[in-house]
Amino acid sequence: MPTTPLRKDAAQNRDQIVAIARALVDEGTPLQLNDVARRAGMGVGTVYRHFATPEVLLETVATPCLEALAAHGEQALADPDSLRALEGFLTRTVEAQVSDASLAPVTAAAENALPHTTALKASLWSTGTALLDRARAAGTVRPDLTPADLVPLMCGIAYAVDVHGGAPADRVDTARRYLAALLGGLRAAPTEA
Amino acid sequence: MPTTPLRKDAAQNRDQIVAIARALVDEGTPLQLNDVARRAGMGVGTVYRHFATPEVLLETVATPCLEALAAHGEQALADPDSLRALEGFLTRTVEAQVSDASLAPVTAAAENALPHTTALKASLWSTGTALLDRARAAGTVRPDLTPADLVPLMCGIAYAVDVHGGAPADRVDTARRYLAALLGGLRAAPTEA
Amino acid sequence: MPTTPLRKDAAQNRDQIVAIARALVDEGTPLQLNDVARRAGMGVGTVYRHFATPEVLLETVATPCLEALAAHGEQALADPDSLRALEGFLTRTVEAQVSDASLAPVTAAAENALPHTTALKASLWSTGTALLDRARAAGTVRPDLTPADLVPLMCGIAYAVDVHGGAPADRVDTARRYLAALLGGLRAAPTEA
Amino acid sequence: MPTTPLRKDAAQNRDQIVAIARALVDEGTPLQLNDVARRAGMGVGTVYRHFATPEVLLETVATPCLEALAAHGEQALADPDSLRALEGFLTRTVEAQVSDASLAPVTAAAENALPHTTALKASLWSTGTALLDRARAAGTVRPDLTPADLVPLMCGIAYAVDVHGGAPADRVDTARRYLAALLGGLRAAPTEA
DNA sequence: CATGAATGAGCCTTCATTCAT
DNA sequence: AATGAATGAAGGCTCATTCAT
Repeated sequence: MPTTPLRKDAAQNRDQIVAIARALVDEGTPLQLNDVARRAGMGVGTVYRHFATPEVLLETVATPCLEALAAHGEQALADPDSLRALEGFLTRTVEAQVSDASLAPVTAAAENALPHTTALKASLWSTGTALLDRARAAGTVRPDLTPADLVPLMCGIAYAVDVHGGAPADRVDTARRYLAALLGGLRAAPTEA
Repeated sequence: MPTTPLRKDAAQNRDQIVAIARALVDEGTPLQLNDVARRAGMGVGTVYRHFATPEVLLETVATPCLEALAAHGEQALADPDSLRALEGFLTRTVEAQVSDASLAPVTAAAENALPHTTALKASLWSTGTALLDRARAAGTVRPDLTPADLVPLMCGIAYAVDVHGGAPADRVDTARRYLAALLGGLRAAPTEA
Repeated sequence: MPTTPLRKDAAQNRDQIVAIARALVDEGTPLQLNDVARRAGMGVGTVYRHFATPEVLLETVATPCLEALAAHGEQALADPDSLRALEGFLTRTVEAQVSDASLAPVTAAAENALPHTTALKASLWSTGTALLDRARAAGTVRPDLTPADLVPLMCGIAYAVDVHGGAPADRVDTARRYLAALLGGLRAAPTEA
Repeated sequence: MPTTPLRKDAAQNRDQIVAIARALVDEGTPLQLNDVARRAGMGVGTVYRHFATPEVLLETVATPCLEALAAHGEQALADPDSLRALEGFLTRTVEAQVSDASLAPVTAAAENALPHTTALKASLWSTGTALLDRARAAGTVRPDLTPADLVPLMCGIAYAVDVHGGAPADRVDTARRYLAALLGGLRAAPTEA
């Protein structure tokens, strides 16, 4: 740990800020540090001290979910069925994106505010790459997709779910349907017989 | 013609406003009426007179492209090959979306500022519905996709292309690749044997 | 008539403008020449040609009522009962003020836009002065009121009615009550016995 | 004290804003927050922080005077002479109105921006009602006036003084004269004999 | 004469960020 | 460390008036 551990009260403040930010993200309110401070009953300065920009705060909010995805990715690599592993990974990814509003902007952003976010995204990227390469080697996925396409396509599906609209409760279903379409193709299998 | 044709000078102003707005859209700058006025060397009031809100201006900018899409859709309905017709329509749609930044927000918006936009979107919707229904009836597309999914999926692909980034010149190629993936499925055709 | 009579169509326009302005005044909408023009289906320039400022238009709207008041004032001077004459005049005045929204601003204004308005107000002023002087000479009104107080007091009553609020239908009644209070005094006659 | 006391510097700013607003009111300039900020040499945001709307600022400016009136009203209720009490209260009220330009708009407004203003106006209202009721019970005021007429009549007198015009120094005298006319009646007391 | 497009000053308001306390 | 007041650029919009057509 290169940084001095926070004083207990500072840590409490930090946690509360993140909790408030999480709540704001969940209700779709844009993250404004002034707003966070007011709801947290703190001065703006305190919030700025902990989170220099809204992006830092947002990435902090997104971190646990990104970590969980990364961890799952690691496990997926152990699955001997390469296609199932890839699909499972992608499924988890889109489910997370449509369930947690903090993910989409963080995932889609070209630049990250936190090194940790960079590391997590790199981990996800390399996991995806490995899963895709394995599946391609097994001949189970089309060859014209590259690792650089995985993130965009997952973000695209999440965005499609947003455009589709509808009840929040249906978002995961819609996302699964869209991913299934992408995986299986819109075209019906010509002659399953 | 229910509306009086504009005076020549007014029409010139109007055209110039639209041209500037088009340029702003192309360079990714958000449309702000004050900004448009400044760049056009006009008073704000002039811009407001012609376009009461940024949405009206944006939809005006998008209109020609939407009209072209709608026109093409009409023709696609005449194609006897229902799958080819649908795919051609979708291809045109995503190509347009990634080539013209005015389309994505207009397409994704739930509310329209111009009745004409509403009509065009309705036309595109019904064309898409007809094409999809025909293809489904022919058994050439998977049955779990509904007309309400077409717009979201096309928007999703366009968004995926944005996330992918890269040179503007490659956007159409990427879009085609993503659409191909969606149409054919990420999974390799199983009957390669 | 020093001015050339208007061409017939111009006169029609003028009349229509005044009619619209009257309607706007009656519904409490502030007189905006642009607004008048739009409602009249004319160009703004036309309205400006006829009425250079909102004040000119407003005074034009108020003119008939002012003329009627002035005419009544002339007759009141013929009444041998000086107190009754004065009270009748004041009554008519406040009734007019609370019934016609164009009067209050014109009456209260220090400057007039139209010479005709100036003349009418002068006429009312001199009538009021004459009536007041007669009544004072008869000892029927308190001596500390001057002619310069009549207009302010009538405007004050009209304003009091505005502040009182309530249904438009009650405005005249309220005005009469307030004038009665002013005329008779808030204090009860000490010993009517 | 439910609210945290302001920091010293903030309190100074606040006071300066109020002082400037007071000066603007006194010179008849409409209160515009940007204008206040410019004159105060502060950022607009500072003014908005302290006074969210011009109404809030205006009511703040008017508050001391309203409080003084309310306090006086309390004392007037103790006067055993019901008529003298009422007249004293009304006299103070109109004197205040014509001396302080912030009062008229606040008094006449149907809605208040500050709860404190609401409370003060309610206090004045109930004091006025009590004084009027007492005087009516004593038979010393005409019975057709209701408590709801007091505010309008006082506002009307203040407005009459405005219409009368003249030197600011004469405003209080004019107001007293008008109130005297209202109290005593324009008509000369008949039984002077 | 009529038209109505153009003007642009002017007002309102928000918000990300800094810094004195 | 915490506070929260201050900042002021930035954007939005309206409307009275002018003047080219």
